[in-house]
Amino acid sequence: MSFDFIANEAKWRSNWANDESNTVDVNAMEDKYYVLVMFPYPSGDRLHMGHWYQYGLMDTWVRYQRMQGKNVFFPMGFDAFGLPAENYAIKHGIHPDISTTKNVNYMLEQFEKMGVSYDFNYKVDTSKPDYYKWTQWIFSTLYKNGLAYKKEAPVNWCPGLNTVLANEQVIDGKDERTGYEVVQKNLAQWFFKITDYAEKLLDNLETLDWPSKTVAMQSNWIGRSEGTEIEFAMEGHDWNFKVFTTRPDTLFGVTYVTFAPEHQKVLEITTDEQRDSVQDYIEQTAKMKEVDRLSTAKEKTGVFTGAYAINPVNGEKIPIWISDYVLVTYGTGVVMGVPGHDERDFAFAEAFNLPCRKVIQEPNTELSSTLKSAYTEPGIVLNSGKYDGMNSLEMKTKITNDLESNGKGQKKVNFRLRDWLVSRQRYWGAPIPIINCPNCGEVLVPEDQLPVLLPENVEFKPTGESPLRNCEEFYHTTCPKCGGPATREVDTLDTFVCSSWYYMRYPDAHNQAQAFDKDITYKMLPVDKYVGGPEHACMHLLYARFVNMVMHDLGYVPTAEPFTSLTHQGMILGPDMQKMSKSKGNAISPDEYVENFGSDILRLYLCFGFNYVEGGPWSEGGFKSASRFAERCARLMEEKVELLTSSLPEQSYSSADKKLLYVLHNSIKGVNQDTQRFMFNTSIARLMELYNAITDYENNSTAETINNFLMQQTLKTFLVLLSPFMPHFCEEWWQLSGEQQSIFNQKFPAHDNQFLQLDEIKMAVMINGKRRDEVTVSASSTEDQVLNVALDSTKVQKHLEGMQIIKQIFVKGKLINLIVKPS
RNA sequence: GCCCAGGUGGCGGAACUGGUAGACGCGUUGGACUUAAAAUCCAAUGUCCUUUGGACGUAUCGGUUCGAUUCCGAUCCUGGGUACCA
Repeated sequence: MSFDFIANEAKWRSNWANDESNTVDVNAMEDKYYVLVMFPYPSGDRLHMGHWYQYGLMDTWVRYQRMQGKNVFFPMGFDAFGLPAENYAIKHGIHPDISTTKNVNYMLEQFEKMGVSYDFNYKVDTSKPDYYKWTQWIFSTLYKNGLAYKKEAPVNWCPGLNTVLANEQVIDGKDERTGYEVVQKNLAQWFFKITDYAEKLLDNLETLDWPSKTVAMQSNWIGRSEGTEIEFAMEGHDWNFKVFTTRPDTLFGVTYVTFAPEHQKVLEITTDEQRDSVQDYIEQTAKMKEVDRLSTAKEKTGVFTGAYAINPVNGEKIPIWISDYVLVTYGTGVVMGVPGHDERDFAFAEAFNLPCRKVIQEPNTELSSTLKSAYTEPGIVLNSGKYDGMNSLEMKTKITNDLESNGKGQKKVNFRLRDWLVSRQRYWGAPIPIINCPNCGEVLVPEDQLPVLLPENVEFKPTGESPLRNCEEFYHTTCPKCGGPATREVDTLDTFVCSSWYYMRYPDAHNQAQAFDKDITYKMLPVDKYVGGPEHACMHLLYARFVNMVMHDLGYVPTAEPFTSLTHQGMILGPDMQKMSKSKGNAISPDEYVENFGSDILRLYLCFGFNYVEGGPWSEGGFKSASRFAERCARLMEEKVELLTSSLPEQSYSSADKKLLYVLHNSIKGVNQDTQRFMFNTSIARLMELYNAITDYENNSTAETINNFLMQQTLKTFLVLLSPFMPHFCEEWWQLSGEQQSIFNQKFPAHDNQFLQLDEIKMAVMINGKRRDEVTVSASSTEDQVLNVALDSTKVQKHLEGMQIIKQIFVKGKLINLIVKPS
C-alpha cells in the first residue's frame, strides 16, 4: 500500500483553511518581515508553470523564514488591467471584467491547490474601483506636485484601423493582425516627470541589496552623462540651436550638424530645393522603430537640408543634415558631426562624402593628418587654434569654461532616461482623473469625486480615439470648478502605474477612506525581500522606486526606497529549451501534474531540478526523480511509523552513530545555508544525502540497534527539514509521529558543530599543480607532517624521481602542492 | 545595434572569497528479486589511450598565477531588456 499524496493534500488544505494559519494581523505585528512577490496579471491567462515556480518556491522560502522565527507579511493580489483582456474582448466580444474575473477566480483555486501560505486577506485587484480609486489618487498627488503633465509624443499609429498599437503589436513596421503599415504619429500624452528624480534614482542604487546586474542595467538605463551644451548660430535665421556633446574637445573637428528628422525646426530651415527629399526622408523615418534607427550595423542614411550653421569657435559655415540616428528624445535632438572622432559620425561622413578633420592625435605616434577610422580615445589636440598641443581631457574643461564665459555654452548633465508616458488610448485601465473645461482648462477631479468609474458599456470601435470617447455619458460631465459643461479625459493609465504602488496598499488593503494609513505604511514598509522576474529591471522596478520616492518626499512612506532586497527567479522553459507558449505547443500545464501527482511532488521537482535564479528547461526525467524521492520518503516513514511514536531512552554514540550524526548535521547546515540564498536544488541534494545515510545506517545495523533514539530523532529532524519543500506530506507524518502542533510551528533545526569535527581528513598531493595522490592525515596536521605522509606515497615518489623540490605550497585542510624541476 | 546575463559529462545541475572539477539526481550498462515485466535494491559510469598507469577535459583562442569553471583580453553562440506585453 502506498502513500496517497493527493488525498493527503486535500485533507491538509482544508485543515489549514479552517484554522486560518496563513493570515496575520498587521496591527498586532511586531518586527515585521515583508516578503513581496510580483503579482500575476490575470488579464490574459491563468497560472502557468512559471507562476508555480515563482509562487510555489517563494512559499517554501517564506515557510522557512517563519520557522526561523520571522514575522512574515506575505500578501498576494492581481495586476488585473492590461492589453490582453482588451484584445480578447475585441476578438470574442467578452467584456474584460468578465474574462479577468474568471481568470482571477481560477487562479485563486490554483493557489489553493498549490498549498501556499500567502495571506489572501490582504488581496488587491487593481481593476476594481476600490483599488483604482487610489491609483487615480496617486495620479492626482503627482499632478498637484507638478509631476504630471501633458505634451505631444509619437505613438505607433495604424492608419488602416485608426488606432494606436502597442510595440509588441508592430512586426516589421506592420500591424501584426491586419498587416497595415504603421507610422509614428504625434498625440497629446500624459507624462510623469521621473526625470526630476533621475539623479536620486541613480545615486540610491548603491544602497540597495539588489543583484549587481539589475543595478547595472538600471544605471545604464538612467544613463547619466556629463558634457557640454553648445550654442550654434543659424546662417540666415535670427535664432540659435543647441547641441549636447560629451566631447567638446572635438568642437574644431565639426564638419556638419545633424538634426533629428522629427525636430520642430527642420521644415523651417529646409531650402526649397531640398524640401521634397527632406519630406520624403521624414516620412520614411516615421515608419521605423527606434531599435533599427540606432543600429550601428545599418548603413547610414540622411538628407541635406540646404541650411548652414556657424561653428561658435571658428565661425566656419557647416552644412545641416537630418538623419535617423539622431533622436529627438535625447539631448537637444541635434548632434554635431565629428567624423574624425566618433564612429557613427565617421560612417555618416563616409556615406555622404563629408569632410573629415583630425583634431586629436594619438599619443606617442607620428603626426599624420589622415584617418582610416574614427579615433575616439583621448590624445593631443591639433588643428584647434589656441588649444593646440593640449591634452584633450584638459581641453574639455578649458573649452567648456571658455564657452560659458562667452555665453556660447555650458556644462550640462544629461540623462538617457525619459519621462514616463502614462496615458494609453485604451479601455481596460484606470481612467485619468482629469476634466477638460472650455472655461477653466485642465481640471483635476477632486478627491471626493474619486473614483472616476470606468463605464461598463463601451464599444471598441476604431475611431482614432480612446474607446472611452464613444461613451457619451462618461465623456460629458460638468466642470468641478465652474459647474459648466465639460468633458472627461478619455485616456487610461498605463498598468505600470497600478503596479508602482501596490506594495503600499497591501498592508492596508481594505482602507475605504485613503490609499493607506500612514501609521501602517510607516510600520510595514519598506518591503524586506522582493522577488520577481529580471525582465522588470528597467521599467516596473524603476517606476515603483520613483513613485515611492515621491510618496516619501510627501511623508507618506518611511523610506525613499521601496525594496530593500531583491532577487530574480529564472524562467521555466519548455522541454525544447524554448520559452513555453501555447502557440509553440511546448507548454506544460501545472494543473495536470497537480492532479496526477500532487502539488508537493511538483513543488519538490521545481525546487530540485533548477537553479532558482536561472531557471531552465522542463524535463520529464527530472520530474520523475522528484517523484521517486518523494515515494522513497513515504516508504521510509511508513516503515518507521511505530518507531516515530515510541518512547525511547537516549543513548551513547557508536562510530556508526557518529557517521550518521555527521551527515545529519552537515545536511542541517547545508539546508540552512542554501535555502536562505534560494539554492533550493542543493538543499534537496543535502536531504537526499541524509536519506541515503539513514538507509546506509539501517543496512549496517543489527535488528536491535536500528530502532533506537538516534534513528527516531533523525527521522523527525528530517521531516522538519523537508517541510518547507513538501508541506502537506511533512505535516501529515509529523502528526502521525504523535505531535499535536503543526510542523510549521517548529523551530527550524540548527546544526551542532561538535558533530562536524572530523579526526581525519583527506588532502590532495599535487606535483606542479597536478593532482597525483590523496592522503589521509589527522585534521590538525602541520605542513611538515603532511609532507612526510605525502613523500611516503609510492605514486608521489614515482613523480619525484630525478626531480628536486624547489617550492611547496600548503593550503590547510585542502592540499599540498610540490613544485619540482629536474635535478 | 545598444545594455545586461549565461555557456561545465548523454541530460538537469554542484563547486562558499583562485585550491582535489563533475556534489545530488536522471539516463545508460551489469547484477539481485520475479515465470516474466514493472517497481524496488546493489554496483559501475567525464572522454580518450598502448589501461596495476597515463593524457586530455568547464564554448573558442590567448594572458596572469605554484595552481583558473572562478581573474584579465579577444572571439563565437544562447537568453532577457530596449521605454504602449506585463
